Amino acid sequence: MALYSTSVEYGLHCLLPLCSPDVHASSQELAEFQGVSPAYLAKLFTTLKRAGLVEALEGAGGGYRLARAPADISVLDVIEALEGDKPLFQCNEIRGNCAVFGGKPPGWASKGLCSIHAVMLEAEQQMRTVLAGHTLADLAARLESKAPKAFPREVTAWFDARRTGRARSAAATRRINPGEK
Amino acid sequence: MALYSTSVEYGLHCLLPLCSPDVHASSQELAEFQGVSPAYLAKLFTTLKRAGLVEALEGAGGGYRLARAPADISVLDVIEALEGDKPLFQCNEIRGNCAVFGGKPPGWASKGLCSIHAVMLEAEQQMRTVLAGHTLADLAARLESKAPKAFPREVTAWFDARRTGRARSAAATRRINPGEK
DNA sequence: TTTAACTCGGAATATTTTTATCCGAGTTAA
DNA sequence: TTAACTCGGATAAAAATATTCCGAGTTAAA
Repeated sequence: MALYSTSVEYGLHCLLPLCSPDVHASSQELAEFQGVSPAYLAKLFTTLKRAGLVEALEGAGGGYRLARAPADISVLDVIEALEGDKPLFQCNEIRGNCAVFGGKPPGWASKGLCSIHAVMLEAEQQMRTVLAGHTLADLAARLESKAPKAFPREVTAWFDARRTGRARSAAATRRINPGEK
Repeated sequence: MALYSTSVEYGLHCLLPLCSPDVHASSQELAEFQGVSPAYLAKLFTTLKRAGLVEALEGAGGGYRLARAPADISVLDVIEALEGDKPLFQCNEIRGNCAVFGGKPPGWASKGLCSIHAVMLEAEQQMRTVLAGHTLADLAARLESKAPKAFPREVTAWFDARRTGRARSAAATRRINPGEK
């Protein structure tokens, strides 16, 4: 459907709320905030942690926070963490298979870069330059400049309510129906 | 494994021999020449034909030839024909899901382009510019400049031998073992 | 101090996409 | 007229992706 899978979209969107200083949130909270599958996002954050982009705080009230400053995490970093540094094109050295060589390609045939591969590498380089040139801080700033002044406060309020709301309803459940799983 | 599948690699390599003027070859021949799966390549050429890049000559001794001059077929044309004009990134407008909107995103949230999408489009544009800037004629010329002077003749000879060889062995088979399929 | 819920983490599953294969319909050259 | 060779689409295996689920450990609260 697209060259980059939805993991990238989910990951980038859900990293944005973590760009405010001293913010941490669980993958569950982030998924609800952005309206994506919580179980899937949990898996993605596992990957992001392994790649060193986020740090995990365990236990109740824990969650994830950025491992580096938002200005030090590029869009390309996130993509490579989630998709695994895929090249645009993989060259299988087909040029050496040419039937006129009879299984033993001469030196000139495998010398240097395959012409097709070279074009692809050039295109990939251009693409990566753009992706490496934008950081999470840029994205967060652009979002904030679009939104009304009150928006950041509303976001903070949502996360706060989400946490206390859970605690409250959990307590209620416990009171009413102690054995329920 | 890579963003562009092997179809692109197969397709580009197998279109190169068709760049010489007045050349046509069957998908079977091209596959043998480049050492790739014949049945799969046949399917790819069906796609290339539907996209208008090649023309088919049916019947015995038929095959494919380029529908346009090699200088008028860009690498991007081939990619889009085989991969179907996939965007680098598909935006599912996740920004509108944000929980603080409660299902009804305000105007500012969906106005203009999603910031993440914008970065991706910029990267894609750079990539496409490079891919659109190289044509089959360029690739063929670069290959020819690398190869010894005799190479084009050897290629022609291989295709000729391949055809007469087939006819000969088919005739021999017919003489020796008439009922064999 | 005890409890209980909440967190991450990885294993297991379902679905889609890619890759590869096969055989039939039609055409051409002999 | 024949017979082989061509394309073309329908079919099948393999891989990658998207999604879900449950267990181990930690933390905050009771």
